[in-house]
Amino acid sequence: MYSSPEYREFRDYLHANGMNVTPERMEVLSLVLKQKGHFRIEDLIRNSARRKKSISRATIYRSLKAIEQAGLIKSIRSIHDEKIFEIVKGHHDHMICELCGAIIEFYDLDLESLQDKICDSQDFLPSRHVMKIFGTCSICRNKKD
Amino acid sequence: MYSSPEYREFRDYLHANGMNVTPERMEVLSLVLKQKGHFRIEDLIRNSARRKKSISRATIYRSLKAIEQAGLIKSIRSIHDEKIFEIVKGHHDHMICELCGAIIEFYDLDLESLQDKICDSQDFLPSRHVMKIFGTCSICRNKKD
DNA sequence: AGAATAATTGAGAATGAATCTCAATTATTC
DNA sequence: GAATAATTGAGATTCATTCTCAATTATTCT
Ligand SMILES: [Mn+2]
Ligand SMILES: [Mn+2]
Ligand SMILES: [Zn+2]
Ligand SMILES: [Zn+2]
Repeated sequence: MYSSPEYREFRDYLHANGMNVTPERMEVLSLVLKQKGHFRIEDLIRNSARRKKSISRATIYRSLKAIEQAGLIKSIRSIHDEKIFEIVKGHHDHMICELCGAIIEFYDLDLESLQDKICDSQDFLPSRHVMKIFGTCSICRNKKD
Repeated sequence: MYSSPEYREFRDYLHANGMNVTPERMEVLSLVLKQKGHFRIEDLIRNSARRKKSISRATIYRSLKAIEQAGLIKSIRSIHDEKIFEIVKGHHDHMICELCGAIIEFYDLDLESLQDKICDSQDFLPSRHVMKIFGTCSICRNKKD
């Protein structure tokens, strides 16, 4: 149980920060890894609630924060300014459809290096970035006919 | 009074949306235009409170939303995930220093057109975007010596 | 103008996400 | 296995934002 690289990484993070590896923390990570795509905290809480031994809201919040700090998930905001999480895979950016709410992930190397170049020109040392393009997705565009 | 282009634009928006031009709404816009750089709603509420006729919290929230929808201001999130507003000048993006919180505005035409190109390749019709680069600003970099 | 109608405001209540408190539980150290 | 430290859960609390609704103000109609 709990042997995939994500669990190992999380354990490492916990150890490195003098925190204990507890069943609750591992269980929250497990709930997270079961999610597909983007998810809300409430989803996790609901999923946890319908289990034999449910985990408290407070602990889910606390564990999620640790998992985020461990770099395994990150948060973005939906069109409705709702906080949603996603599992950190490779870095990517987002297109968000204002009509249907769809989130399209993309990664463009030219874009990434152009950003570095811009930062360089301002003597700014970048560590990470967030880029969201809002608009209308291909599906919604075609619906409008 | 209330004759600069921003007020005119706001009046137009209100008319176009069947909303009345009220002293309160104009006063909130006036408070907004007095702000320099980025500001929080609480700043406006505090500023309004220390006036002869103060405007209620509810009305400030409601008017701000209208001003935002009129396209005169927009909201971003600080490093601490605080909601802050800024007056919409020309479009620009942000570098945000993780050490001192400084917000550096920039605009890069190559970046903008590259984004359009990427959207095009996905058949996505962009309307606006948000791009924030986090990292260390030039001042903080030099302090570290 | 003046009545009738519609929109707006303000004060406080309500909501909802996120955090905090602290006693009880569980893990770690000695 | 006692002593100590960390964690958890339940509910209270906080804080931003929204809502409610009676009172006020603006707009429309005759
Ligand atoms: Mn994503
Ligand atoms: Mn700005
Ligand atoms: Zn869509
Ligand atoms: Zn700085």
